[in-house]
Amino acid sequence: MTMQYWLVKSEPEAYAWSDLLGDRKTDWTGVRNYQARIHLNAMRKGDRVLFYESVTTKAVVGVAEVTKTAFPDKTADEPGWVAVELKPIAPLSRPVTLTQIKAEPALAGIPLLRQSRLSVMPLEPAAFKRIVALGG
DNA sequence: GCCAACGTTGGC
DNA sequence: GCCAACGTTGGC
Repeated sequence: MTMQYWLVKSEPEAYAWSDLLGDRKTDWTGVRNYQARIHLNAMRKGDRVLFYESVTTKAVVGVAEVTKTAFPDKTADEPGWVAVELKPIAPLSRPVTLTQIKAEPALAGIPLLRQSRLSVMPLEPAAFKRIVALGG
């Protein structure tokens, strides 16, 4: 399968991009939403993942990579929830803010804008590349 | 199966 | 701090 593109959200107070840089890799645990879980299960090794910091930062701040496909989330009380492993590839030179994303006609349809509460979402290759370009 | 109540997320 | 959006829960 060709490479797929994703975006994950995190409140930086809970887990920031800087934490991922410090950890070198992390288990992306804590997802408790069925739609987000479908996306986690669809991730493949090598897929690219934009890291969006919500609430305080409100910007895409880095690019990560899927290093392990879905496995049981040890932090879950009930079976069925899954995590993946992510590692950082590179920060964006300039964070791409939510304001910038909203201002881009080519990005008008992305789930980040349409489904504000979804924490794991797919991105079309063009949308992913556009955001990375804005951050370069 | 419907829907009101409630809890959480996340932008402003 | 407020509130809109929206997912979940539980009574009927």
